[in-house]
Amino acid sequence: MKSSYFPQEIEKKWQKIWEEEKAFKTPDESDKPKYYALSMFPYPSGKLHMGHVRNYTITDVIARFKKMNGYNVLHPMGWDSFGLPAENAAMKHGANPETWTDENIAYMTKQLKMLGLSYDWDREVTTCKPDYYKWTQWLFLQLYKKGLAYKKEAAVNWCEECGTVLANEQVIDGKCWRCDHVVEKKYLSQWFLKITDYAEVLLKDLDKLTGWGDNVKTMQANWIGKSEGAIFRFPVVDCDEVKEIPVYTTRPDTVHGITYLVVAPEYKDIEKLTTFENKEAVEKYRANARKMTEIERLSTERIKTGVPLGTHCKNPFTGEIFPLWTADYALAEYGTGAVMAVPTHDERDFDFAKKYNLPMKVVIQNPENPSNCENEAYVDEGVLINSNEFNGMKNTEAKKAITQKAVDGGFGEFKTQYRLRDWLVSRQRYWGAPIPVVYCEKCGIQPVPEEQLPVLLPKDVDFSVVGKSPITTSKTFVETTCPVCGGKARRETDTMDTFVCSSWYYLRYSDAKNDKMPFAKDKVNHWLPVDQYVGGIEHAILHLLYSRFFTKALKDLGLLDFDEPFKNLLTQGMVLKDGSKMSKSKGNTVDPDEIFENYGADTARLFILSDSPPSRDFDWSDAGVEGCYKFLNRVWRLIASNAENISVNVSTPKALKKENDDLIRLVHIAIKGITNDISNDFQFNTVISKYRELVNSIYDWLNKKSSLDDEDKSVLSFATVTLLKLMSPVTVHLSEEAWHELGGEGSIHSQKWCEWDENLAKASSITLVVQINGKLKDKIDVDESLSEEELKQTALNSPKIKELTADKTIVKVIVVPKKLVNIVVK
RNA sequence: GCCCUGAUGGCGGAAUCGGUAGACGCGUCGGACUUAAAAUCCGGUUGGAGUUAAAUCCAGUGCCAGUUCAAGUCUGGCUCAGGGCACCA
Repeated sequence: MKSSYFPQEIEKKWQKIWEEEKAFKTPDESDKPKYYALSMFPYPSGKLHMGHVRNYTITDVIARFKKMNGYNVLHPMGWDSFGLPAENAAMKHGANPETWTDENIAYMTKQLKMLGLSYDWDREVTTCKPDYYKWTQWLFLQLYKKGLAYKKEAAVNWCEECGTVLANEQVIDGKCWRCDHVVEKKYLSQWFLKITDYAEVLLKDLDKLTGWGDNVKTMQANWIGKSEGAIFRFPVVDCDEVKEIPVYTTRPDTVHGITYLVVAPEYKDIEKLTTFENKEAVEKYRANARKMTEIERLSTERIKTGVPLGTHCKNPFTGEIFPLWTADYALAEYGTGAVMAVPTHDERDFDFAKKYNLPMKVVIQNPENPSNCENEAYVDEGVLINSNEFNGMKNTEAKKAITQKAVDGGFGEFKTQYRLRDWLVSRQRYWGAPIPVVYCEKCGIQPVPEEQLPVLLPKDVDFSVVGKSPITTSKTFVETTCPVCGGKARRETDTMDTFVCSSWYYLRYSDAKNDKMPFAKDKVNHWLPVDQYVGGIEHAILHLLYSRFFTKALKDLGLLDFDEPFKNLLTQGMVLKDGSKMSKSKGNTVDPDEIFENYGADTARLFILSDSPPSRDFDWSDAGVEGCYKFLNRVWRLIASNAENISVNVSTPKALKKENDDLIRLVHIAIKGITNDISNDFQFNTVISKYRELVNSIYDWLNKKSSLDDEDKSVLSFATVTLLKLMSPVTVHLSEEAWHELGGEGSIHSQKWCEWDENLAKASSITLVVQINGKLKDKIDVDESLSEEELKQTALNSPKIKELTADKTIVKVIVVPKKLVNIVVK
């Protein structure tokens, strides 16, 4: 065995062997229980960054640990490879998005292999390849047939410069991320997925996700935004065309305090509700609201504006007549697009009423300070006044009673409302999965027949066009025939949001090569749900919510039998440098290639796990990397300089000598501690500190020996070989190389995980802690077999304790067996 | 404004049930080896008082109260930081 540690050499050697032997191939059939470990797959942006390294190392260690513990582990990898950067790169360099993407995948694959990750590469999925997006399109068609995919006119983020819709993530401070042009609202006919049908079950099933952090679950719950309230219908008194206006409210108890009613500028009946005299002002206001950019909307936040429509409504509860206004603080997309305004008990209505001098009427009284609501709205609980038969009722009770009156009177009902909106999946972009639909002049919207899938991305496109999607420049793509009548038809040129592709990739890994179906039902049911999912918190809502929706929808389609995709979720923290997020603009990035080259992958793996628990942010430091590299050198020297005295037989030896017994105990303590730390929330930082403790203990033990007899050699073998096995999920190459140098058979990664003996996993004697009034005063080494009474006497007889308690009265003595004695004195 | 998460030495962090606060590492200081350096090895390192050195004592886990024989850990009230949502009626 070489006396020095040359990571670059041994890492290359083992990576080659593992690849040739397909060492990490996962069979579908096995008599072992299954375990599915998954990292969120990357976008092939060009190079791995440290966030990837952290993510994949965490999952890899979990996968290897589970494998050594007797599981048949599925640990796959793939590419979320559709998306804007490829298309932008193509436009900029005149290249093709496909070429750009393929090159990036090739480079990043090489990097992943250099990290020594245990992927089953035979299951690799790439979302931009036809053998994958064929099934994305197929799934879209199934959703369409079920009524879960539909087309409607909607307000979207529009960049005039690029001539295309942008995703919300692509709007930065109200501007287009690419050309810096101001983004505006535009009304376009777009494809949506009906995620709102699943709002209730998506919310309710969060309770089932006991393996998810509360932070993620709360974010999803807030996003879904369930609220309980009522719909009231207000008759319009002076408009022939519109009979009534429905309003959603969570405060039915304040209904007697309405003094006006607001509709959104985009409200569907607004033109009909506007009188001739008010037409000009309303039109002007609406045009202005339409033109308003994100920036202006943000900057005018809370300064409310509006104009009256000139028409009026009647309050069915009071008979009062009040005016109708339009104001942009009413949102067209939420509730009914109309709001009943109660200035006295709603802050927004209060601001608006103050500004336009609208009347106010108090209907809820603050029990402690009967407020007249002159300076602010009273929004807390109280007792109803000015509310006819409901006077004196507590407002919490009145909510139900008042809604019930509306139900009985036929002008309202109970209503549960969600904030969640349907998912807009259309993109006016080339580099995405084409939406498999055609438009026929006679037959209208027609889905592409399944046997014609995939709808391939065309090659004859001009990427230099400005103001429209490059895909529209392909004649061969756009012009087609109707699958029903055979007549002339136009193909849908919108492609799907990449989040659609990533909403089902984890299912495809169970049956990645299937060319008849997206996945076979028995395989997907066998492997799923994912036992451990690992990824960044930035996906807390989007990807994780969409995937949950897909799983539930696909279950309802009969394609699978489970209703949640990810049993346990670990959201890893960010990788920081000098306290701030690594970014190119700050110039504080660390290139993984340089780390591999200078220190090797094992050092990188060890370091990225060492300093912080996985869920917390991790501050990268060059000194820390250096420290880990030194530690691996120290481990290497320990093995190499004693190799002739070490054999790979790892059963616990019999020790006659005290110091040998002590070392054996320390090894068992390490096995127990490390196993528990991994099992309990993957606390790899403490796992690594335990590696170091064990190495320190072995060196201490060696330093006291001038020569080694047979017993010593077997104890040393046990300690060092156990160390290698415990380290093998993390330092994958070093452990494998040392294992083989010591004469180990097969791969160390196929060995059984170490077991500990509970009787040996503790010190041979215990330290009794003696406190006086809860403060530490003495420590005494005692035999663990002592009874409580004996412990008490030992403590009281300690010379030090005797001295300290000499002039005091002992009130009470508390004995915690095998641990401590607390003497309470006065 | 609302919601979530967090706060422990110079730094990252450790501390199953309430039971020795600061494991392990980084940094730093001192020593050994060396002509010298690197590498390596050994030792100190929460603050303060004390001593030639020690012993020893006091304070200490963001702040203020409380429960308890005993609180980093439990309860109530704050402060600050990070993240998310934000006119959702």
